[in-house]
Amino acid sequence: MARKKQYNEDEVVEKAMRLFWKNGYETTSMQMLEKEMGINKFSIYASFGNKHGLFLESIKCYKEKTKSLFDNLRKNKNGIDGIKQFFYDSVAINQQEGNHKGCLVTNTYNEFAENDDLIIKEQMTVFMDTLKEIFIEKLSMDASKNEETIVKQANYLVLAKHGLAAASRVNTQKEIEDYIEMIFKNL
Amino acid sequence: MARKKQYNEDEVVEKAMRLFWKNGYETTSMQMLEKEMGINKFSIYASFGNKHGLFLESIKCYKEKTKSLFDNLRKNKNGIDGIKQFFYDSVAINQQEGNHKGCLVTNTYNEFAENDDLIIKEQMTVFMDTLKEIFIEKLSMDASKNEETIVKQANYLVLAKHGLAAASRVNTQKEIEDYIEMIFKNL
DNA sequence: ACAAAAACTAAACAATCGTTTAGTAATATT
DNA sequence: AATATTACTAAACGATTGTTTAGTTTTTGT
Repeated sequence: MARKKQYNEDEVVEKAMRLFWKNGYETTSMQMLEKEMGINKFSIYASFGNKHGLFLESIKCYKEKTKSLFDNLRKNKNGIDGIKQFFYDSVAINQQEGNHKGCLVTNTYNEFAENDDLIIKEQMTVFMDTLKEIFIEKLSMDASKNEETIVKQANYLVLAKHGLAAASRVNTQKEIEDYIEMIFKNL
Repeated sequence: MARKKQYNEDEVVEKAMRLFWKNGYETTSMQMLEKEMGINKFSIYASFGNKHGLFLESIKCYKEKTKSLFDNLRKNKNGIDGIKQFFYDSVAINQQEGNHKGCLVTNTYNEFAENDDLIIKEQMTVFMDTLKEIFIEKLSMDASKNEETIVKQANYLVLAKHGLAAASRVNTQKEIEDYIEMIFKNL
């Protein structure tokens, strides 16, 4: 038929994802993406439609990359301790390779808070709801807790995780460890 | 000498502050500021130098506006309960007039996390350090706590406050109340 | 070998960004 | 009342934004 693509879409979208992760959506320009992805603007538009489409694919890529974190949490049979391990695993990603970008979803959540991009907001809601649901499942392993307590604690943990993601961009490893320990002290 | 200004600088900078508060720095354009402040671009530049200067004045204005919160906290003699009250007072500001903009300083902290604007970063650091210092002072009122515990709990509270500010942009009043209660349950 | 189809390069697009400037209107001092 | 000084309006600035387009190169099927 015709010519073959000289790039792999999965590879270039991961490079885009890392740039969005570091800088956010608005601050990342097509020019920067062109350079980072190593392909021409034309190719970006041919593969992803527009900047927004590329961003959505980047979020999808991020979720894929962090999927193992959630899988490990789901598999874990230690109730609250499993959640705590998930918190530590989450920040560990940031600590490797001097990475201080926090969580792409949380960053996006903050950046789009006053925006009315429904597609992005839906993505965020799904992510947060999934997290809450898993937390509820883990908390329910403790039979001594009633449902009201479980929901309250799950809400608390979702917000604590949100704060942790923001903190991991600027705070030291020690401060973050202290924070996690305090979160789980009385649960 | 010459003609008198037809606007009050304190008044227009407050309008600018509210716009930055809602939309963040990058997303707020000079065009939007012109409209919101009700004065011409020329006047903005004459009074504040440039967009960055106007933003710095906006942050100063925000700090002035929220000063009473800190004063009340400083005055309060109830130790941890005073901090808790401060948390409630902070979110109360957002709840009035359907305001879901969080905290301008926290928002800026997030937006500029990967930026290297030293002037802005210095402003953020001062704000956070002040907060931590006050928390330490309040926590120290409980003589049974050793210094290590106090520092650890102060770090925890600073991050919890950060998360709360982010949460107040999107979460419900009930979720936020539950969150605050859980934060102080662990202390 | 030829033709069709897709992928590439690079330039240009209109719109908007923050900022500046030229020209006019208003006011305080002499 | 004349003059100097400042504030105003409005248009334009160059740079950059996301996006498109024209022209060329490469590859595949006949």
